[in-house]
Amino acid sequence: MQSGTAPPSLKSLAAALGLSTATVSRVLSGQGERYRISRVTRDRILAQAHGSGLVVDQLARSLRLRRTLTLGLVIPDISNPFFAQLARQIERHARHRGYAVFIADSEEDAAVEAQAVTLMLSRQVDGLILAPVGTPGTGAALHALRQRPCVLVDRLLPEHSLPAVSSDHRQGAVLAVRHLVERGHRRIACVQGSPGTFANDERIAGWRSGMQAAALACPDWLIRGSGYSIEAGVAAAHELLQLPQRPSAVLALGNLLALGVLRAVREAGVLIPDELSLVAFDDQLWATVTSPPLTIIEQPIEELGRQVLELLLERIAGPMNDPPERRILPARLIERGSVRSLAPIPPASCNPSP
Amino acid sequence: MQSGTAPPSLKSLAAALGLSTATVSRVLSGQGERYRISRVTRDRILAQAHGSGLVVDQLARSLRLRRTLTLGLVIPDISNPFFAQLARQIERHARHRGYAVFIADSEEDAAVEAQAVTLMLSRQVDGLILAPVGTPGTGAALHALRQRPCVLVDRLLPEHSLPAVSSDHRQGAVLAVRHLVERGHRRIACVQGSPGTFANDERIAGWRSGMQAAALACPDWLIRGSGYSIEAGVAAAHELLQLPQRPSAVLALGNLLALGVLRAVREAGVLIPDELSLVAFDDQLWATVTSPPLTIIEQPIEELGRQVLELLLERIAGPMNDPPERRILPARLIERGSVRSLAPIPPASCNPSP
DNA sequence: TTGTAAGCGTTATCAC
DNA sequence: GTGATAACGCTTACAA
Repeated sequence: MQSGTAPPSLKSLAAALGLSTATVSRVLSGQGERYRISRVTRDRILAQAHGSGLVVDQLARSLRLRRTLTLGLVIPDISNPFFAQLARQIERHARHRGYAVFIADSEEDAAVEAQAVTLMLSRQVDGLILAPVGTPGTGAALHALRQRPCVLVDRLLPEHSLPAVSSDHRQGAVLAVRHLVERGHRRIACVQGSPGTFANDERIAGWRSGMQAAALACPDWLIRGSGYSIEAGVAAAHELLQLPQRPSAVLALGNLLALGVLRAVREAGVLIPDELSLVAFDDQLWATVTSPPLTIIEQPIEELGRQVLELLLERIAGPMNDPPERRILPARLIERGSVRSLAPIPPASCNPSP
Repeated sequence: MQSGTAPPSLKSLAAALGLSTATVSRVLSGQGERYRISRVTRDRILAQAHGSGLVVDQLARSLRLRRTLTLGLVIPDISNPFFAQLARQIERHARHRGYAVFIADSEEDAAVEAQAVTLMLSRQVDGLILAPVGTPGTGAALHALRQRPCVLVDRLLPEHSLPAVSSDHRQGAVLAVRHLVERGHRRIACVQGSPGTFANDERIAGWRSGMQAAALACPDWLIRGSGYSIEAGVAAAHELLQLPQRPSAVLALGNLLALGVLRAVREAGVLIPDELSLVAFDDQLWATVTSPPLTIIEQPIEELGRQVLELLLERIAGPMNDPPERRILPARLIERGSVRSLAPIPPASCNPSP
C-alpha cells in the first residue's frame, strides 16, 4: 500500500499538518475568526490547502449541513432560443451566488418532466425552477414540489398555486393586436402553440381582448395550430392562407411558429408585409435579418431570469408558507418591417372641405 | 416532539416496517435477488416505499459509493444555438443512462471556466464534458482535469491531450471553398471567430488549403474579425465591403457571424447573392427564412452529443490511462440560395459547332 | 486555541 | 434471509 498518494481531502491535510480535522474544517469554511484559530495555524492550513490543490468534498459537506448549494432547472426545450437564453441568465446568477445548477430538458413531456424532477430531488437540490410542460392535469410532479422550494417560470400552473415569474403574455398579445388594428387590420389570425398551456392561453385571451376592444369579431376559425414546432407553424399558416376570407395579419405566438409562418408564406409565394402582415412573440437575433425584419413582442428574458432566481433564493432562505408570490413582467412591442399599414393617415388632403 | 412526520428515508421506512436498514437498502438498490431476501419482505418494502413516495438520498448514497451518477457540462455560451442544441443532446443521453447533469456557461472567459470546473469537481461529478474557452495558454483548468474523466467537445486543446469529439472543421471549410471555387469565385474572404481557438484556426486552415488547392492566393487581408458575436461579424463584413478589391464571396465561420454579415450587407445595400456570395458555418432553423436562404456547412450536432457522452462513459467505466481517443465527425455542405454562380455551365448551346 | 466524538443517510462486511 | 456495525468526508457541540 502506498500511502503517499492519498486523495487530497480535509482529513489527509489535517494528518499532514498534525492537526485535527476540526481545526482544518473551521479554517477552510471561513470560521477561523469565530473559533479564534491562531494566525499561524490558519496560515499553515491555507498554504497547504492551496499548495495541494485541495477541493473540499461538497458531498460530505452537504450531507452534514443538509444543504447542497445546488439548484435544479427543468425546461421544455433547451434548444428553443427563448429557454436557452433564460437558462443562461439563471445559471449565471446562480453561479454568482455560489450555486451549481442541474439542467434537464423535459421534451414537452409530462412524464419526462416528473422523472427529471425526481432525479433532482433525489440529489437533494435546495430548490427547483420549473418551466412546466403544463398540459392540464399534469400534477405528476405535485407531490414532489411541496417538499422543496420551487418557483415556476414562464408558464404558471393554476392548479398548484406556486410562486412564479412570467412575462405578461396577455398584455403582450393586446399590444400586438392594438398595433395591427391601428394600422387598419380587421381580420387578425392567431398561430398558437400548445392549447391548454398557460402562456398560450393567456396570449389567446389577450388577442380576444384586443379584438373586442376594437369591436372586432374573433371567431375560432382565426385560431390555428397546435404545438410549438416549426412544422406546426407551417401547417397552421397554410390553413390560414387558404381561407376564403384570408386574414390580413397573423399573430404568431412563439418564435418557432414565426419561422413556420415565414416558411409557409414563402412556399405559397405570398409577400410579407404586402399581402400579409406578421407580428411574432419573442425577439430573436435572426429577427432583424429575415425579409422583412420581424415586428415582435419581446419578453424581458434577462429580468425573468434574475427575478425567478431571486424569488427562489428567498423561498430557500425564508419560510415556505407565506402566500406564493407571482411576478408578472411587462412585454413590449418592437416595430420592424413585417406590418403593413392598410389605412394610411386619414386622407384629409383627399377630402376637400365643403 | 412530533415523531409522526419524520422525513421519508430509508431508515424511517425500516423502522416503520420493523426491519433493518440493511435489508431495506438491499431491496431498494435492486440487490434483493442477490441477497436472497424473501419475496414477502421484498414486497412489503417496495409497497411501503411507493406508498410513502420515498426517494432515496443520492447524497448519502454517493458518499458511500464514491460515485454520484452526475456529470458536468461547461460550454462557452448556452444561448448560442449550436451549444444549446449540443447541450440538449448531451443532457438527453445522460438522463437515459441515469445521470444528472450540471451545466455552466463559461462566458468565453477562462477564469469563469476554471471556477465552474472547480465547482463541479467539488460536487464530485463522475465526469466532465468541456467545450473549452481555449484561448491559448489557458491551462487554468489543467490540474483539475487530470483528477476525473474529462472529454472535450467542439474545441480541442492541443496542449492537453485529452479525449475529444468534434466535427471536422478543416474539411468543412475545404468543402465551402471548393463549392465557391466551382462556381467561379476567386476572391473568397473569411469572417472568423476567436483566433487562437481550435475550431476557428482549423477552419482558417481549411480555407487556406482549399484556396491553395485551387491555386488561389490567400492573403491575410482576406481574413477579418475577432470574436463570435454578431457585432464582430458586422464590423468584419463592413471592412471587407470597403476593400478596393472587394471579395466576391465570404465564408462566415459561425452562425452568429453569419447574422452579422447579413446585417452589415443589408446596411450597405449590397445584395446577396447577386453582389456577394455567402457560406456560413452551422445550420440553424432560421437559415431557411433569411433572404436568400443560407448555404451552410452543417455539423452533425446530434452525433457529436451522442459520441461525446459515449466516450465519457467509457472513460468513467474503464481505465483512464489508455491513449486519449479523438473522434472527428465529418461536416457537410447544404446548398441553398446564398451563392451565385459566376461562371455558368460552359455555354455549349451558345457555341455553335463548326 | 485546539481536540474528541457524534452524526448526516446510505451501503458493505461480517455475523447469525 | 436478516441484522449489527463500520465506514464514506465533513461539521459542530462539548471538552480541555
